Amino acid sequence: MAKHDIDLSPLFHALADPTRRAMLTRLAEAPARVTELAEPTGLKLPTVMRHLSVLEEAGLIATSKDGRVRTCAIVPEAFQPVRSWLDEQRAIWEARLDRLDAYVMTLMKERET
Amino acid sequence: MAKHDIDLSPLFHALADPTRRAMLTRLAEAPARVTELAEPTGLKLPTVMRHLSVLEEAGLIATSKDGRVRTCAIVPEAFQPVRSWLDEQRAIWEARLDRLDAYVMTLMKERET
DNA sequence: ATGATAGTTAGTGATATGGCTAAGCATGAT
DNA sequence: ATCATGCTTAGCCATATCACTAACTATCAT
Repeated sequence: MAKHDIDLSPLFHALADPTRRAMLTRLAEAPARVTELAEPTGLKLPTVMRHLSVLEEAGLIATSKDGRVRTCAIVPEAFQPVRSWLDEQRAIWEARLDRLDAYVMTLMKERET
Repeated sequence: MAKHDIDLSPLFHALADPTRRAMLTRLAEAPARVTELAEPTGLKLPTVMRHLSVLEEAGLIATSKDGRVRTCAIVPEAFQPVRSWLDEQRAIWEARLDRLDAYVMTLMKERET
């Protein structure tokens, strides 16, 4: 449980909901206002707001209010910690596979002699 | 909400817990038995079992029982859908940035004339 | 066959999540 | 000034999550 791990949970949690992922995909296309994001979901506004707060608290989106309209935008960099974690995991088990490979090679060489 | 999206939720959910991520990291190093995985967590066995089922149901680990010992192993391919989804998101907003770039270029050219 | 070991099952409780309605509060338009 | 628009807050409910204890089962060792 490394230090950078701390904020990984809210990130993954935010991504664990299909509605929120759909919102992110929509926002990847272009920024949008709350009502606009609510429409395709069929959910009521308060529910949508909740999802948006989860996304915002995870840092995946940023919002700002102009008049009575709140505009939401994706924060692409926010995905990086997730990518990094995945890469780290891969690095670990790839290193392990390499060790295994090396071991097999040793066995084969021993057999040769 | 595409078709392949269906199993992304359990995946992300499984990854949203620090204990489970720690277990995955441990398993990335090498397979391990249940007790071995429980130890560093300080959690009771039933709790650990729960976490393991979540991981297994998400397809992130595979387990098998030999005698009274259950051995858990990571399933590296299981991470792929997550990576793919992240890549898709990135592709979408990068395409958008490109369009924006192109637009800015148009503006600049118009100014030249 | 006794007992220790390694999981497993069942059941409890506190808290979090995801949905809702109802009511409130600022704009923006007329 | 009035009314519609676009959130926002508060509060409710069902279900899910994460932790626990207690009791059970199935090996393995002696």
